[in-house]
Amino acid sequence: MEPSADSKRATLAQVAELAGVSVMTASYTYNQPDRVSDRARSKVLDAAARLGYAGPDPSARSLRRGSTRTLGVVMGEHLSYAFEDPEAVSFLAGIADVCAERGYGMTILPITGDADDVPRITAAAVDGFIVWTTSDDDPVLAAVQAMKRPAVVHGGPAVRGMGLVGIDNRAAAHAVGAVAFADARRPAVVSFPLSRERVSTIVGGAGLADVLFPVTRERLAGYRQAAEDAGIAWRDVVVAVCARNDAAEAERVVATMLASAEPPDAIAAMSDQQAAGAVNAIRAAGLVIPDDVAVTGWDDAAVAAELGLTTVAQSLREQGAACAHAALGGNPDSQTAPWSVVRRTSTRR
Amino acid sequence: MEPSADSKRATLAQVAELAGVSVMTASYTYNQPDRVSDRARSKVLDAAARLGYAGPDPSARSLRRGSTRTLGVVMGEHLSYAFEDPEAVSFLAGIADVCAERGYGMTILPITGDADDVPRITAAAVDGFIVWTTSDDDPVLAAVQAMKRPAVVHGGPAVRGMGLVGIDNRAAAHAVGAVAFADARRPAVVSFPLSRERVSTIVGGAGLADVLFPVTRERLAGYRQAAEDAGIAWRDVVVAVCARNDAAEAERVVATMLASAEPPDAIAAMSDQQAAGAVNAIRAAGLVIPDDVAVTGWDDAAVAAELGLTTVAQSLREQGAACAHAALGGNPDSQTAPWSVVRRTSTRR
DNA sequence: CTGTTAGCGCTTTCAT
DNA sequence: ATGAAAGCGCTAACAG
Repeated sequence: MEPSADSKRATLAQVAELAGVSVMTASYTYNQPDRVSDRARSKVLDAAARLGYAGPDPSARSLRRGSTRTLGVVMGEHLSYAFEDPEAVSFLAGIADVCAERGYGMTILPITGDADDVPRITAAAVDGFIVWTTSDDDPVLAAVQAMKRPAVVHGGPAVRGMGLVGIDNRAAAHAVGAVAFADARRPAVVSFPLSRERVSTIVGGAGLADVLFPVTRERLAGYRQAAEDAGIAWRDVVVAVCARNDAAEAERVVATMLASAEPPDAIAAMSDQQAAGAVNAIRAAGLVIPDDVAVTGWDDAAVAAELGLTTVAQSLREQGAACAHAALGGNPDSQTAPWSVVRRTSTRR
Repeated sequence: MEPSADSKRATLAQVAELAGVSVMTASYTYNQPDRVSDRARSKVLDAAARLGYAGPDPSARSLRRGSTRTLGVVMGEHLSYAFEDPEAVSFLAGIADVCAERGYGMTILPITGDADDVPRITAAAVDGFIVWTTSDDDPVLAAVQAMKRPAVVHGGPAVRGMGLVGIDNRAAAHAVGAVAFADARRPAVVSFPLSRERVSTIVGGAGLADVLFPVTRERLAGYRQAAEDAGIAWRDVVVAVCARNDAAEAERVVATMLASAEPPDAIAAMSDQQAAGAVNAIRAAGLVIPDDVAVTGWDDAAVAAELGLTTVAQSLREQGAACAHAALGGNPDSQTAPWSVVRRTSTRR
């Protein structure tokens, strides 16, 4: 076996010695090649090849430079679940675009909801943090804040010293709710969970106690306004809180609502996945969209176009990119992203 | 403003000094709390709180310990594209499961296809690497190998000194191809790209020159066997190579094939997304599945069940987890994962 | 239970 | 163009 196949990593000092130059010349060869003579450079690269030296040790370099060239992304309770959420996935893609362009790595920080989340944040070797939408009381926020690095929250909550990127959820919900609830007498809402406990329930609007996820809270407030604009009291609006953001649970819960004594004739959901589940349940019940029941989604995902869903369009990908820029320390660190209501055939207007 | 709001990070030495103890006592407080008296510990934590000290610096710790507690995931050419591929996403979720469980971070390494990919690998502060399926000639493989850390490739190619996790693609393709091509006279294949150039073409099986992606190569070999078992020469099998793994491109290419003089009567695809595109094209052409054209997919994604697609089931999630274990240095580092053919209504048998 | 010493591998600073 | 010295912040190893 040649020396290059040696299974231990060599150090810069060893390379320098074998090349017959000082450590600094070896270092310059990697960091400022122009500053080194051709002869010296090739001697160094030669020695490196012989020793199987792959370049300066990343940890040592980070320590010395005070920067890791890596961004940390904190992904709410269940990381594996985050990857199943198409919204979250395009958000990640937006971050990835910026990281790739700037030569940065991107560390995903798995948050489990357990006590060991905080140490994991604390132990993350990153230059900045991006926190995916979470609840007001998430201990992870304080942990990130304590790291004293550039940090942004997507969606919410707003935290002192951290940026905030997202849309005006209340305004968007009000707008799409107005379309969803047009000519409706019994509007209903299919909601994301209210707190990190993620319990499913069906309640009247008045029964909603503390909504700890700011995004959910704002959207509910917008839907409430829309309902009241349509002359319906919030306490008369049925809100179905789903533990997960998927079509299956939404389909079940909507089927239940449709089988009740006072079935809804308009349903505003919080994602296109949920809306798709609602569509399935409505069709299964032999009802017609939008005549019997109007439906709206959120995000304008592929499924929304396929099903003709009226929905709220926003670019999670661009918001991801904005977060990355903020976490890199550039840019004004907070920004409100654009949104629009896309009208299709699932609503009466 | 209190001192805790000070925007610069304090050091362990400063904490120790303020607490009136040695640096090591402070260090133990974070790393081996049991070894420290209650009094000393609380003095340290007190001082830390006052200085806004969030815990030992991750880079310094990594350097000293020689370990970063982070796994690197190398995601082929387009990272943003990787997140759009549901297969890749469940694979990531599997890695995430293991990382969360073991308290590890997970660094996604954005590979762009440019020359700066190698330096980015080289600069990654990780304890082990997981490489998502790539081509035989990908320079990233040598870069990872040079890092001399535990490494696994998912899918392929096999690399000396690195583990390999995946299914027997040839056998699986042979098996599902047998079902797809049953009673067919003009079988066709919808394929992934052949090389990292990702060019789209339609050729006879004999026209396939160098297939550089081992997974694609193996699947083509399996389909070939299946065709030949059915008495059809490989050169008579039309292979449509798609640049991207999505329904849209597959739909276009299948529409083209169906409009040709000798339209296929059986189509074996390489993903359920592609198969879904094929289904759309077939229906749009007014043909019946499986009577006029049989179709098979791959992966048993949600869409496969929805469309009644015969497909190959495998758990990318479990394979992701297996890769993570291997990259953590545990386990035998190579393993062949299970698969099965799921028969539904898109095929004649 | 606490402290001292040494040094992880590298790059910044300041010569030459 | 090259080099010597210093030290980034921390913890393993070894006393006391």
